[in-house]
Amino acid sequence: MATTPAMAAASSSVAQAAAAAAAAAAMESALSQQERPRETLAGGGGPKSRHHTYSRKQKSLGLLCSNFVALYNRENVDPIGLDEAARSLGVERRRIYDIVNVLESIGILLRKAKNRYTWIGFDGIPMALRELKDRALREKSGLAPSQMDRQPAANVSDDEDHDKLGDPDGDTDSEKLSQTVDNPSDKPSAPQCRLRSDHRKEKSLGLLTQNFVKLFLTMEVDTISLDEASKLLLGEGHEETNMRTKVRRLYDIANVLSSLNLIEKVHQANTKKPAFRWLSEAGKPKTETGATVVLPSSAKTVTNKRTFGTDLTNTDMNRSNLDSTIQKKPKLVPSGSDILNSCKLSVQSRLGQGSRSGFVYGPFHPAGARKQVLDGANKSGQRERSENWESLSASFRPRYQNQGVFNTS
DNA sequence: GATTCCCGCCACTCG
DNA sequence: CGAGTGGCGGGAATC
Repeated sequence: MATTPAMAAASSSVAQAAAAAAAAAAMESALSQQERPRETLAGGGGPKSRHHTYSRKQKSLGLLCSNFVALYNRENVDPIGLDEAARSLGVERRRIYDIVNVLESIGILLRKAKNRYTWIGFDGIPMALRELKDRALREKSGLAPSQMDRQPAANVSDDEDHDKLGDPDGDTDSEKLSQTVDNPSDKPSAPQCRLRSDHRKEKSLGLLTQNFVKLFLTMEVDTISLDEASKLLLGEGHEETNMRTKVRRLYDIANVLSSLNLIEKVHQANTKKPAFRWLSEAGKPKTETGATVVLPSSAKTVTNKRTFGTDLTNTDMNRSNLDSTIQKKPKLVPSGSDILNSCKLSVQSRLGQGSRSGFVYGPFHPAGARKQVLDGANKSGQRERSENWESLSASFRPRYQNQGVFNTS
């Protein structure tokens, strides 16, 4: 009961809350594990009013992401073990995969080996984004077909639906990689870069994240609803089920990107539909660093209603029962290479390899791209944001002003 | 009633 | 073949 339910939300001390959360998470790591088996769900006794303990928000991916960042975003944290992370954050391993996958797709993390990730930090974002945009533009103009613009009613897109078992001799991936499976054409020695495992990869959260981001980077509109996004990414005609699934994933992604302040939920002026808007870039997590994002406390404006990094850790209590047995021993085996890696490597190397992770970009608004004074009013020049990182990575110096998130004692 | 999205089963992959 | 990964979609919490 140490964790008070929401409430912290919307508070001005978003920063500390998150920090505390992370700290708490780390501390009660063990606790959370056993705390779980609580009679969470409707047990049977009474109506359905026992939810005074279970809160969906406390377990959101966004929050988890915030905590994850708070936990690792510091000087040098080196290898991040999934088990360790899961334990520290008090969640199941499965959830860590979700976080890690999207973080990796935007350059914050780098997968080293099985169970092993390296923290790159927020300064890995600009580059990752630039690369993404390049690729996006490249495939948009000529070369890569990118069926993003035409939709032959049939299904030429992402999902291959039925060919699950019909696989002709195991070499099915010809042109089905509609969405371009990450692959920066610049690979001197790399024969065939895709394996049959591409199927899976095609639908991976990571790839989806990148494609989702590409949408923002290339498109002229600045807000996209998940619904539209899913259509664009999928190609028009579709089984409704496919769409639904896609959208579910997009929600997941949007939540973590939101927690990183890369995007923000808004409500489209005309249609009241909720949508997401790209914020400059390299946002900083909503965690500590009160210096940067100074939300006018109450000011919530019409934009997002959810705020991450506010509540405490997402630990314990499931809504159902079942406890996960998280206690496998990692093997730590050096893994082979993989296309994705090579890409990341380039990013990394370009970063100067070191990539001091302690940086936190300010709410920078290089060209007045974004001012976060009054959310409601701002919305002015964000049209040329597309070129931001360019200059940003070149001239913009990330101001380091992160006074020890919260120090682990 | 609609939207958001957590949970965890279980198919794939990889070592 | 077992362990690590992670797609996927049911269905509950929220809006």
